This record gives sequence, structure tokens and C-alpha cells, in this order.
Amino acid sequence: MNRHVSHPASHILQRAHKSNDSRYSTQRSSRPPNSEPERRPSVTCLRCRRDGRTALRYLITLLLFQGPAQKYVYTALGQLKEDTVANVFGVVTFFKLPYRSKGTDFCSVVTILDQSNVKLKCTFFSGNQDALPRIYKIGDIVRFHRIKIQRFNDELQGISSSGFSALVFEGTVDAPLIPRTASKSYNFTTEDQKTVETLRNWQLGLQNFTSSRRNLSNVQPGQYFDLICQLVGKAEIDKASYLLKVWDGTRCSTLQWKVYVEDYALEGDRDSITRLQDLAIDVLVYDNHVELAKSLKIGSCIVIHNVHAKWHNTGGENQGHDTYLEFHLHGGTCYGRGISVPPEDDSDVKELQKVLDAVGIVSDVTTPHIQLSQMSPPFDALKRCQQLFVTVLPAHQQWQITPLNNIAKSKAPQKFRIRARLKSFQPHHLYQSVKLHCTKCNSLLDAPDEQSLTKIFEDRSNGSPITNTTNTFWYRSEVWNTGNLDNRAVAIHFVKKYDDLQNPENSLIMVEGASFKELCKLSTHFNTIIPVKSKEENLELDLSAPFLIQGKKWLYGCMKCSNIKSLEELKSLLLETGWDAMEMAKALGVELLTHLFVMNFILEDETGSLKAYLWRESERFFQIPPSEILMDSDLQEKLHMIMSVLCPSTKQIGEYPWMDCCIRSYNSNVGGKEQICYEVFDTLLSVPDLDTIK
DNA sequence: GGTTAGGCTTTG
Repeated sequence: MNRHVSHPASHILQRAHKSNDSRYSTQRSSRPPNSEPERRPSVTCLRCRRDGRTALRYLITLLLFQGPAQKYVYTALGQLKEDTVANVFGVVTFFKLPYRSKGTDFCSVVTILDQSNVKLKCTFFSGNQDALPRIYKIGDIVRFHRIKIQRFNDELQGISSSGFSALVFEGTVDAPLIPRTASKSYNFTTEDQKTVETLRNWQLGLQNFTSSRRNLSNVQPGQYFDLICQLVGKAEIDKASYLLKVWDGTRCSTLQWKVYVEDYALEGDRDSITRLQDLAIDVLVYDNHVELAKSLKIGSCIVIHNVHAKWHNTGGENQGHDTYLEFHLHGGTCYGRGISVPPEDDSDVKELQKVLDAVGIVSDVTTPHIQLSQMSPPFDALKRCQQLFVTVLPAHQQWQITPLNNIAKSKAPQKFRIRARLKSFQPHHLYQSVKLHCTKCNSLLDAPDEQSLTKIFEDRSNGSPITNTTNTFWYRSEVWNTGNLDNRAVAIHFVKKYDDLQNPENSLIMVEGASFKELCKLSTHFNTIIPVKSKEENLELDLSAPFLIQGKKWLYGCMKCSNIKSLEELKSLLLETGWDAMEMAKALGVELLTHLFVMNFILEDETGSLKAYLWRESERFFQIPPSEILMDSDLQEKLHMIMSVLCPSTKQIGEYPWMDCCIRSYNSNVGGKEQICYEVFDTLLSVPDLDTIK
């Protein structure tokens, strides 16, 4: 046994001797009875050959990470005496994070409480910031060794004395008993474990102090609170203030104030910042906090202590209508103000990370859909979040949010960013929202639905007999008799390219006499169809029906603005590849009509409501082509689902999702009457659930 | 070895 241990031990002793390390030298001083065996074990040097066996025993003990068998005495806070040095346990009721004092050291102020119901305010100094107690949360349990008790302002006060050391434990019952400490070796007995556990249980029953930690979803305006959160962006505002963009996976239900930052000044991943724009808050930190804020790493979990949720002051008359919140970390260290970075193994950090990961997955539209019910709690917040990601502002996310009642008071034209719920919308039959718009004459027509198209083509085939066509050099004609009761004839004129007929999927055909259903069938096989009719042995366009059909796209021309030319003009396109609808419209003198969804939204926030149109940017908003939806039942279903997410009529309005929208106001003359209209622009829907629907 | 700060009714 001796042989085994003597080598490493004597090696260490020799090294200790060389470096004159006082830890291994004999030192008998007039220390208090409980003093520091863990830091300065009373060991005799091997080279001196005095009491070598004792020295070895100590070293072996040290190597095995066990403190010497010295027993510490702990004093209840109610039993402390002036001008003594004591060891104490306690629950943290207040603390200031270490900060640079005006002297040479860092300083930290900690108030603790124990079962004697006596509080002790302590002030600790150290040149090494890490040596100060690592407290992150009210309720943490601490063990202090060698604090000097003295009187100040008629109260007993604790202060760090020579050899001061601290252990800190999480205050939650059942959290791991891992001490946070800068001490390389420390004594922690099973009795100490019991003391920590007893204090954890004891503080559960305490009414008097509660942690001021809040989630963003339960912050009340005017409150000061501690926030554990992840840093997603940061930016220097000026010398005395710094911006932190943070989120905690929950959503603040009050409208928030956003700080304007030039794009180049903002640090952080743009995609994350955009994706989280509705969940992340802007916190402005001031003065002494700026230096630390600068050093924070994007993505890290931090605690901001004593954040102030303050009503935004517009400075105007309508103080009562201010509806959004600013978040500030004011300068100074009063009330424990500061920013801390808890260790990654901290229970609260792990919990936060779990929630953020899950919310991230749900909000990330590129990952497969995950059933919320398959996830473990706590995911009520998640469901809330998922609802909230319903819009994205690609261009103007830095704009401040304007309450709806302020918009109604403003003159036009102007642009705003709003946050509102969709209280109702019109038309309810979604097919009625599909319109044809002429950008030239600004006319707006209903897009013909299936029924009207059936009628249009029925009338047409009844009205005009099939031409006696002869084949020409640029098309070849075939006539079929339907063989149905109506004994109708359908003519198809196959357009040749390079003097040749193409495969159906590349072909342009001109069709005469076909019904709506037949055209639908033909459109699934042929690349492009132009419905035509005969007039005096010639084929011609008729804009009362679609001028061109390409798959699910049925395109129309403006009857007023088009200047129809002969179909022979198509010959100019015969040498080009493909059949470009725009080129064909141009060749035939057709002014194409644009398909739009035109909807009327009643938007509502806490301050009022606003009627806004969605039309010119409706395709961008829904990311559904309105030119195809009438021929595509999947797209129709998708639009229905979107509208039922935005405006779920089975729920209370309080449960409707919030939408961030850009709104522009403009003056419009309707029936000789000037009025201000509002239109949604630069806004995209982003409903993760729906991305699985194609 | 001295000094530092000595929570507290906050607010850009």
C-alpha cells in the first residue's frame, strides 16, 4: 500500500517544496477554531522528514478529493455575535451580481435568511470576480465560510474576511446537489447536504419573498422582473445604451416597442431574427451594463435582472391610449440590476433550452410537421406560439407598431405596421374573392366560375357553326362529332411549329365548339389552348371567354383595352420555343387581365378596428396563384384552411392569432366621394400547419 | 494589508 501511494505523493511534495507553496508548509497560526483546513492543510514537508506520515495521509486525502476530517461549526443567523468570524448557511433573498467597485476589487452584496428568521446582509469583495458567490436566482442556497460579523447602521453585517469561500446550490427541491464554487477543493459532508435540503424545503413554505422571474407571457406593464432568455441579436445604440434582442419561447401579449437599428449595426443571424420577430423583445440596457452586454454571445442563455416593462410614452396627449411596452435595464446596480450568464447545467437553462428547441422546430417551416400532442410538456406556450407565426414582414419588421385608433386619425397616404386580429372578412364564399383586374383601365371584374364558363361555351357552340376549315401551312384542322344528343361538332386546329406537329404536351391548339368540360379535359393534355370561334370562314378570338388556357391557368383579356388582331399574328411566334402567354397576348393585341383575390378584412386590436383591403398583393400574401385556384380543389381547400386559422369562427376573438401587417392608406374617389382606404402590403402568411398541404 | 459598499420603494 505504502509503495503504491508514496510515488505520486512524494513527487507532489517535492514540487511543492520547490515552488514554496504555502499549502504544504507547516503553519500554525492563531486562526479561529473553524478555520480553513481545506485550503491550508497543516502538512509537514517530506524533505524535512518531520511527521512525514501525517503529510502523506493528508496528500492522499487531497488526491481522493476528500477534505480532512475537520468539522465546521455553522452559526444560525440569529446567533451571530459582533466581531467574530463565522460560517453560515442561508437562502438568498437578495443579491447584486459581482460588479467593479470604486476600489481595486469586485463587489457583491447578498442578503440571506435562515430558519431563525433573521436576515443577514453581506458585502463581499474580491479581486477575482469568480471567487464571489455564483448566485443567479433569489432562493439559491449558500454556504459561506469565514465571514466577519460586524456592526453597521445598528445592524449586524457580514463581510468577506481572509480565506472567505462560498458554495452556492440551486434552491429547488430535488435539483442536483452540485455546488457552484471557485474553490478547488472544499469540504462538503452528508450533514451539509442535509442542511441544503432542509433549507430548500423550508423556503417552499415562505410567503415573504418570491423570485421576480417572469416569462414574457406573464409580464404586467409597469413591472420590474428577472428574465431568463436567449440572446438572438444585439446592437450598439450609443455609448450609454445597448440593444439586446431576446426571447424566452413565450409571447408577450402586449404590443411591443421596437428599437430602430441600422441593418449593419445589428449582430445576429438574420433568419432567426426575422423568424422570431414576433416573439423576441427589444431590451435597452444602459451605462454600466453596456460593457457586459457587448461581450454576450449570440445564442447564449442569459438572465437580465430587474428589467423594467414600461409603457411607451408617445409624449402626445393620448397618454391613455399608449398600448405598447418598452423594456429597459436601467443603469446602476440598485435592485440587483445586471445581466448574468448561468452555467449550461443550470436547471432553468436546460428548461429554457428545451422549450426554445421545440418552439424552433414548430416554427421552422422547412422541417416536417410535428404533432404537438406528441411532445412533452410544457407546451401550452407552444400552441400559443404556433398560432402567432401567421405572418412575416419581409421588408419592414423594424417599423414601430401603430395602434389601429391612431391610423384612423392620420391623413393619407401613409404606411404603417400594425398588429391585429382578423375579426371578420368578406366575401365568405372564397370563389367570390377571385377577380380580374385590368392594370390599364383599372376595371375589376368577377372571374367567371365553373357555372358561368359552362354557360359561355354552351352559348358559343350553339351560336356559331364550325368553319369549313382547310388546312393551312401553320395549322392542321380536325373535326369531331361528339355523338351526344346535341350532335355537336368540335374542331381542333393543331398549330405547327417548324412545319411540324408537336407532341400534345408541347402543342398549341385552337378549339372551336367545345364545352367547358371538354376544354378542361383537353387542358390536361395540351400545353396551350386558344378557344376560338368562326366568323366569315375565319377563326377569331372572343374575349367573353378565356383567351388562353394553360393547365389550370385560364387567362382573360380586357374587352375595353384589347385591340384584337388576327390569329395569323401567331405565325410570328412559330419559330420560338414554348408558348409564352405574355408573348401570345402581345402578338394578338390582348390586354391581359390579372387574377387577384380581393378581400375586405376587419382588423381589430386593443384600441379599435380598421377595414383594410387585400388585393394587389393578395397572391404574395397567400402564396397561392389566384389564376389557378378556380380549377384546383386542393388550392381551394388550402385557402379555406388558411382563413379558418386566421379567423377561427368557432373560437373567441381572444384566441384568434395576431397578425403583423403592413398597411398603406390612400385617397380614393368612390362614387364622387373622397375617402381614405387601407390596403395590406408587404405581408406574407406563414402558417406552419399549412405547409404540409400542397 | 487598505479600500471598495454598506441592497430597497427604481423609470432613458
